[in-house]
Amino acid sequence: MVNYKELICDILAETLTDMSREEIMGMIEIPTDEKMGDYAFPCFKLAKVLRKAPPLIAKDVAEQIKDNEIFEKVENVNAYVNMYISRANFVDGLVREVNEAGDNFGHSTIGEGKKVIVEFSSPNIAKPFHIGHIRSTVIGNSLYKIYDCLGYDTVRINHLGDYGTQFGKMISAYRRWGNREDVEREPIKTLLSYYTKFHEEAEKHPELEQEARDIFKRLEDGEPEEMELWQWFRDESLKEFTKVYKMLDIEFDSYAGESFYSDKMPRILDELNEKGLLEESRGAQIVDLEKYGMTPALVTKSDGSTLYITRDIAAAVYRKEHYDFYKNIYVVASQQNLHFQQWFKIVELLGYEWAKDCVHVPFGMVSLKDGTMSTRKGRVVFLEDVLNKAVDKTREIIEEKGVATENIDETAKQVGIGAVVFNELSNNRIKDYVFDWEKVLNFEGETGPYVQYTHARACSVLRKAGEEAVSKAEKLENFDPQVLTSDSAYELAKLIYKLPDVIVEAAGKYEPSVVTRHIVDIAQAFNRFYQHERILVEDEKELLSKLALVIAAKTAIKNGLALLGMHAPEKM
RNA sequence: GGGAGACUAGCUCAAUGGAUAGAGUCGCAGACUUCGAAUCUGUCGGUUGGGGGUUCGAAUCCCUCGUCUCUCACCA
Repeated sequence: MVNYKELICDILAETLTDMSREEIMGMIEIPTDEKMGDYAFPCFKLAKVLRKAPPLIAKDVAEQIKDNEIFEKVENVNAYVNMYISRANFVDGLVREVNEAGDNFGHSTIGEGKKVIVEFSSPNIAKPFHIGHIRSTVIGNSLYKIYDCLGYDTVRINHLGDYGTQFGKMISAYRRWGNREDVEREPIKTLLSYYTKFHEEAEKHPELEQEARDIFKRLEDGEPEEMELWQWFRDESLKEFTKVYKMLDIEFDSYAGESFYSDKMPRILDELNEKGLLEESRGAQIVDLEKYGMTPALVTKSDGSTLYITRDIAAAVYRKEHYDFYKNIYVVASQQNLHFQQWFKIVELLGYEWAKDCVHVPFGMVSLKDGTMSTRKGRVVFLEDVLNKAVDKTREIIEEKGVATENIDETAKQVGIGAVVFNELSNNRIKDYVFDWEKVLNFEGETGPYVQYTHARACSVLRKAGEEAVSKAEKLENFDPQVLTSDSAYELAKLIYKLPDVIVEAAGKYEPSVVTRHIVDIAQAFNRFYQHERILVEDEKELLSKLALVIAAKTAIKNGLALLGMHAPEKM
């Protein structure tokens, strides 16, 4: 497929000899209104060099390039050169490209041979998977899909929160008030109740906190009794998490959590020591980062046990040596901005040049109407409940509509869970938001079900057209792009054309919502096309040409949804 | 108090320094005997938190003030 922007750049470069290709490329833009053309070139900046009024320059430029065959029309409006691409050629190229690429449309090889690690989800063991955890899980999974489709070699790591003082608390609580049968019957809920009780008691008896720290120290030292309990809690918790991951259709390449690095930390402490980065302060060991405008980083506690930051450094060093990553991405809440800045700086100070390849991808908080979510206070919305509710509602709608589907359960799952996932990926990551049942369960407008519905609608048209016609359309038999030059067909084609660039942009910004919004645009354009033009017409040339565009749209939507971790059912 | 981020239509959100700031939702008015109405069409809706500045041009860059969120030593 022709890269129109580059082509236009070449054409402009012939007339604008004073400017570099890069400069021209940076100035070519897509007008806000399609009535003003497909591409535009503002001439304000040329005024000084050419010593001429911008509108006059625009007029000259328009005059000089207007005869090029890729344009249907070139005109100047004030200081703008507005370029209208020849629609038939454009649509022809686009449809051929998409239909040939099929499921690979949007994919590329720009990442070939480069390894990208995405660390995401990373729930804390023995705590329920709540609506706050969905962000890292879903954003991370989508980033993995995006990098994967760009040809990068990807590794998904679930950095389980399976270590730390919290386990001291848990073990202490279990010994005081727990029993084995309850845990086995309902692990997470039971363990959580111990954890909650521990915090209640600790308020009255602060010495419990110290006891928890002591127990964690014993765990870190490998005392068998604590190790055994810890392992048991971990196994039970993982079983529960796996249930949720199955629902979301998410997998990991590694579950190496914090505990995995427990034996890799002494080395880091040694290195820090050798480089003279360690300082003792109030019995603890710190790295002073004042020079870099940050507060000191606590590396070991006064009892010698390690902290989160130490484990993250050890993990990064391990990952570099084990995977030799090109990029090491952490999808972790923005609450931890300082934490990441601190340890990225420490890794740099240790002399590791790859510190620059570590990326923190932060995201905003989820809160509830009555305040911040708090596991300790029991103020939570469980992710499993949200997913189940969405699936139930979807099933009701499907049954109500009576659209025949072979497998209602599976479709309800794909659409219901897809709705939650899509909702999660539709805004910029950094925004905080308040969880709202109504919003998650709304299936109209810019939602996942809307996009999936559009896909199903396209599939429905293709079914009605019949296998023979579809097969001909796929082979582009009797294909005539002139049929597809109406505004609605052309707008649809333009948006499909843009998808590959959008995917690259999403990867560069670590921002799946760019893809989400774009596939909404494609779906809207398809629905408009569908509304304005009859697809199943008598004339074979017209029919097959339109079917070819429908196939392209369907492919683009399906591939786009896949990047969000969503399915595209053919009936719903 | 220091640091970071957010602030755009009633609500939820878009907008590589460019043209008349766009969608969805809500409200109102329409379109199913026709390819799926989880759809489409129209309409209402704005001092882009306030104030300065830079620029031919600012929601976007700089300064300042305000509101909210997160964060700042033994949790993760």
